[in-house]
Order: sequence, then C-alpha cells, then structure tokens
Amino acid sequence: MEHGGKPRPMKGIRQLAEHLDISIGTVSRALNGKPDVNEETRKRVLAAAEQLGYVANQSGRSLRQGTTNVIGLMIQSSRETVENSDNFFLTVTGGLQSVFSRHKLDLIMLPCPHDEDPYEYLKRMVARRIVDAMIISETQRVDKRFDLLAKAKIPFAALGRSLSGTQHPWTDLDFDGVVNCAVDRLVAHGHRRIAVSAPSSDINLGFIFVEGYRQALERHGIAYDPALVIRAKSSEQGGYQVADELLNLENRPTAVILIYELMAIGFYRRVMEAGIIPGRDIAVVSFREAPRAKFLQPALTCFRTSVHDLGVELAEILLSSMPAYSEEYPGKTRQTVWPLELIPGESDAFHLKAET
Amino acid sequence: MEHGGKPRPMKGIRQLAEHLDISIGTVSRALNGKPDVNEETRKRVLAAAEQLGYVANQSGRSLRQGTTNVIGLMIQSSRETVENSDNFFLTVTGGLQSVFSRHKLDLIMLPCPHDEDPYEYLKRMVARRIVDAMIISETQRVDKRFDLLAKAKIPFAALGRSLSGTQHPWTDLDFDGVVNCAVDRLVAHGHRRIAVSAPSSDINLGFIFVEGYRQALERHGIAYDPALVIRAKSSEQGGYQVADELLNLENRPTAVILIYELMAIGFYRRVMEAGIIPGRDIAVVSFREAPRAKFLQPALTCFRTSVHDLGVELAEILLSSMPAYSEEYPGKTRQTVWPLELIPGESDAFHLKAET
DNA sequence: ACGCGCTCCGTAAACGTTTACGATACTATG
DNA sequence: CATAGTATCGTAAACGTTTACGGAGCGCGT
Repeated sequence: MEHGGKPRPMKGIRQLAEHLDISIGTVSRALNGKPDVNEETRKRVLAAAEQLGYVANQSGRSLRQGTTNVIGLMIQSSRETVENSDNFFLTVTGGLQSVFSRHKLDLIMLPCPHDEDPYEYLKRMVARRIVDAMIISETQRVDKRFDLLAKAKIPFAALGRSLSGTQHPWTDLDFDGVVNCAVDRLVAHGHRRIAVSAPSSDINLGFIFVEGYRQALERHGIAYDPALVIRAKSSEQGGYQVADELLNLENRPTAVILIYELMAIGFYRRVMEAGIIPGRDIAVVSFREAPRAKFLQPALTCFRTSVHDLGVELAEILLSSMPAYSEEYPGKTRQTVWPLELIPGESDAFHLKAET
Repeated sequence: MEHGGKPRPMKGIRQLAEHLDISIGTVSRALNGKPDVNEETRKRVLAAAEQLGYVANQSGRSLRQGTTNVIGLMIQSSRETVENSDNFFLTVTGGLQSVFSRHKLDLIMLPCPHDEDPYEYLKRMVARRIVDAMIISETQRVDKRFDLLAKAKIPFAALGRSLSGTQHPWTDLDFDGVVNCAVDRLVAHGHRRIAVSAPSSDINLGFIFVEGYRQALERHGIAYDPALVIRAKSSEQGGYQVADELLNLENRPTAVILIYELMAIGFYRRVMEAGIIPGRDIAVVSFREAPRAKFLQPALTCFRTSVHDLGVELAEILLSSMPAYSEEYPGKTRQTVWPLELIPGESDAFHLKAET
C-alpha cells in the first residue's frame, strides 16, 4: 500500500526481484535463509513475498536441486483394504505430519488404483521423481517394492516388517505379543480349543498372526488344529462368516481371536442368531481396538494402541535413515515393533474358568 | 539385450536420445504421441524407454508446460473427520481414479494437518503449483477456499454444495431428499415427535440437514422444537451422547434421525442400557449406510448410495470444467445432487403406527 | 527445371529456481 | 597507503523437459 503498487498475481521470483530492485539471486538466498545476505534486505524480501503472496514454484525448485520436500505415503485402496482400513491411515497420517511439518516436509498420500499393480504404480511414481522419500504400507510376504525402492535409491520406510530378510527401516504392530497374550489369557481361563481368524498368509499380518498363534499353542502343549484357523476378510461380513464356519464345526471352539474389532460386529450378530452369547457361551478377543469396541454389548476385550504415535515413530524412523535429516535423530533404532495394550472387556468370559 | 547395453539407471531424456542416436526433440515427440514422427522410430523409442525404464521427470515437464497431470484431493483429517469419515474418502478416491486414469491423470490426496488452517494449507499447495486442479471436500457454510481457487485460476470442484451463491462445480449428497423421506416415513408411521442429530451448522451438512428437517416438519404441520435438534460428533460417542440427551428430556421423542449409522452403535448401546429397544420403543433412521448397518440388532433402517459412483460423478464434473478436457464431457451438468436409496431395516418401528 | 506440399527430424529457447563463482565496497591491519 | 579479509550482492549456468521454428529430403505436377 505504501508503494501504491497493486498486488497483482505474482508470476515468479523474477518479478519479485525487480519489484524490490534486487537481483533474483539475492531474493532466492533471502527466502531460503542463506547466510550471505544482509538482514535488512532479507526482511524486505520476506515482507514483499508475504504481501504479494509469492511462493516458490515447486517444479523449478525441484528441477534445480533434485529434491521436492514431499514424502509420499502409498496406500493400496484395494477392496480388501477399503473395508478394513477404517480410519487407520488417516490417523497414521496425523502422526506422520506432526513430525514432518517440523522439517517443512509435506506429506501426500498416493492411493494405488484398484486395477493397477502396486509395483507398477510405485515404479511410475518413483520415476516421476515427485517425492523425496516413500512410506509403504500393507507389506506382503514377498514384496518386490523393497528392491525397487532400494535400486532407485529412494529412502523409504515400511509400515510392516520384512520377512524376506532385506534390511530396511520399518515399524510394525506387535502381532506376536498380541496373539501370545491373547492365548495366554484364554488358556488361563481354561480354554483349550481356541480359534483364530486372519487374512491370507500372503499378507504379512496374516502370516505372522497365525504363526504366533501356533507357537503360543505349542508353548501350552495344545495341538494345532488347522480347522480352527479361518481366513476371512477383515470386515463385518468377514466376522459373520467366521462365526458361521465355526458354528458348523462338529467340535466347536470355546474361544476365538479376531483380527479387527470390526469383525466382532458381524461375529456377534451371527452367534447371537444362534442363541449364543459372547462372554457367556464363547470367549471373544480382538486384536485391534477402535472406538466402537466399548459400545458393543457385551463390551469387547481387545488390544489398543495409539495409531497416531505409531505414525510419529514411522516418521522418525524414515527421517533417521535419510542423510539430510539423520543427524537430528541420532541412534534411532530403525526396526521396531510397536506394543499394544490390553483393554479388558466382558467378552472373554472370565467365568468359564470355573466351569472348565 | 540385442544391443549388449547394460540397462543402467536412466538419467534423462538426453541419455535415451543418444542411446538411440536420435535428437532429444524427436524422442520427446515420440513419447508424447505427437503426430510428426515416423511410426517406426516411435516404436523404437517406446521400446527403448520401456527397456531402460525411462519415465519423464515430472519437474522438468511441468516446469516447461505449466501442467503437472496431477489432481489434488484435499481432505481435512481433523479430529472430527477422523472419527466419522470412516472409509468414505478412500472409496470416493476409487471412483475419482477410475475416471482420471483414462486421461492419464494421477490423483494425490492432500491431508491438511490438524494444526494448520485449511485455508493456509490450500494456499500453500496452490502456490507451489503441484497440482493442475483441486477437489475440496467438507465445505463450510462460508468457505474462503472457493475465492482462493477462483482467484488463482485453479480449476476445482467441491464435494459439498455452495450456500454462498458462488458459481462453481460441485456435487453433493441429497440431504434434502433424505431428511424429507425420513420425516415422511416416520410421520406416516404415526410419529409426531421426531428428533434429529447433526454436526455444527457451520458445516454445510449440519446446516442443510436441519433446515430440511425443519421444512419437512412444517409441511406436516408439526411444530419445530429446538430441543429435539442435537448437535453431536458423528461417531459412536456422539450417538451415545445423543441418546443420553434425549433420554433426559421430560417430553421424549418417539423417533430419531441420525446422520451416520456409526452413531447408531452408540445410540443403541445407550438406549438399551435404559431398557429401550430400538424398533420397538423408539424408531431410528440413519442417513448414511455402511456395511455394518445390517449387522446391528435390530437391523438399521438407513439410506444408501454408491460412494464410488459419487466419486465418478465428481471427477466428471471437474473435468468438464477444465478447458483441456471439457470437450469430452459435453453438456455435463456442473452442479448436481446425488440421490440415495432407502434400505428398510427393523429399526424404524412400523408397528408403532397401530399404537398411535 | 522449378515450385510446392508433405513428412520427418534437429536446433535451440524457454519454463522458474538454486548456487557456484566472481565482483564490489567496506573495514581492519600492517 | 597497501593489503587482506569480510560482508553483501550480481551474473550466469544448470536442472530435464517441451515445442516453435526451420531445414532436409522426397514426390509430384506444371
């Protein structure tokens, strides 16, 4: 206003420079906090940029310095995922951003289309050089994406451990701990015939979960019965199906471990249709808690964690493996399992102990 | 292989050109499908690019032609949203992508951090020129983002109608239709005292929903009672709270319209604690269906739509307003309401009709 | 022989930044 | 006063791509 200049839409750093009557080099240095610029001119530049609404064009910047200041989070919104992911990713995103924003990094989510191969999609995104680093999720038991990213020299971290022995940063929920704790608890209550539901063993989660279950049984000297392992989708529908299959067994289990509490809704419905009350006639424990667990009747016993903090951990692990940021996270462990906490409900049937 | 060349990591179009012994101009034209290039050389170029894994650097491309081939979907993962959005956005994303992929457009999700003002965030993203167009969601009753995008000349479409009279492309769920249908149905069953729950009236949804409710009542000659309008979060917790407040009324309603079926879980829990059975003692209708509606007991009466197709509609509306694509969507209506379908359950108490 | 149109391709400029390098002015030191 | 050092700034190259422009070669009709 004091210049009488109309704040027309800023075109580029060049216009900003000639508006200030300084060279564009100085303007750039001023904006980027470089040391060799007079403090007073820096103030002028910043003020003018603010007033005229100038923000550096990202394409020009990344073309020059080969960096985008953007981290990508790849998610596969597959049918399977859409039904079970719930708000998991949005919550993780919050945790990631709370860390990234301190480093002026922006997070974008890259949703792989249903009909595109995740590997090809990632390849495309990586080649486009649109992100500086990647976070991948829903890791498979054999996941070619690890090699792809390593070869392309793109820093990355995974939400989900690696089973193929490749060395890279990851964090993962403590499936082993959860399933062990669940089995211990159920056994302590007198249960010997315990069913489990899990997704396909191609998915990391599906594999590890059942593996942990098998080991826990072994520890208690209980025989492993494949009929008690139900592969199902992690949705209400899946829970309904699990109950259905278990009811059809001639030798029914007295307890069941579900993966997602979402499944419990369908499971409850199906067993109640058969006159079976969770917590009285069958024990139910669920792996991951969502807010609705406590609204089920009877309240679901499940395992809880802060998904937000999981995002924080994931972000720190990623940054600690990026040369440009690693010194700010010294000695950070790059492969961690994330603990969960037991939230007791009424569904795991304490009183069965007495009956058995 | 026939060349004996090792497929080292491709640096740029220049290396690809000299590998083929053609000029980079021709290579670029060949890759981009320009007409003035021999079909046979085009084949050679495409083959080499495929073999060497060359993909154009996005920064260089967008710097030159001022376009990124990326559409941004802004979401506010506010606390409120995280709890109620469920998988809504991921499903919408699927619909969007099914359209965009036909035009070789990529979709990225831009999650606004909790602690950043959505307006400032959008401003930042727009100025960075990282996307060609934007889709914004969760529109407010007065939303400065419309002006921002219009001034920046960024094509955009909104998921959520405009109430401020600004002219821009949008689609929106048919709140009016839903709430009218719900009220009609409840009134036909003999209800006169009907409660409604909605988010804050600052949110488009909250405002329109209650407005439609008020008009529907008026149409039936029923007095509007502000005590029956409960502003609550769209979560299980919110549903619990709604039930709680309604139970405390001296003159209780006989029916309630909930916004999200997620709320029904909490609502069911609370009223059942008081010995009240939905569908017998109180009628419950919900606005938006998710898979779990049918697993509730008694099954929830609610309104359903294909969220995927909603995404398709939104994508087409956006593209039809972009000069580069508009001719492929001739005569497309740019402002539409999206209908929903009634899914009858057992929760809206048909038999109350006889009693009243 | 000449001109014209057509097909195909090479050249070089341009997009908006950042940054290495050198230039200038000033200060301190001998 | 000469010199070195320091603070500040301007210049220009570079990043990888697209595209306007023009040129070469060719066929064809006059």
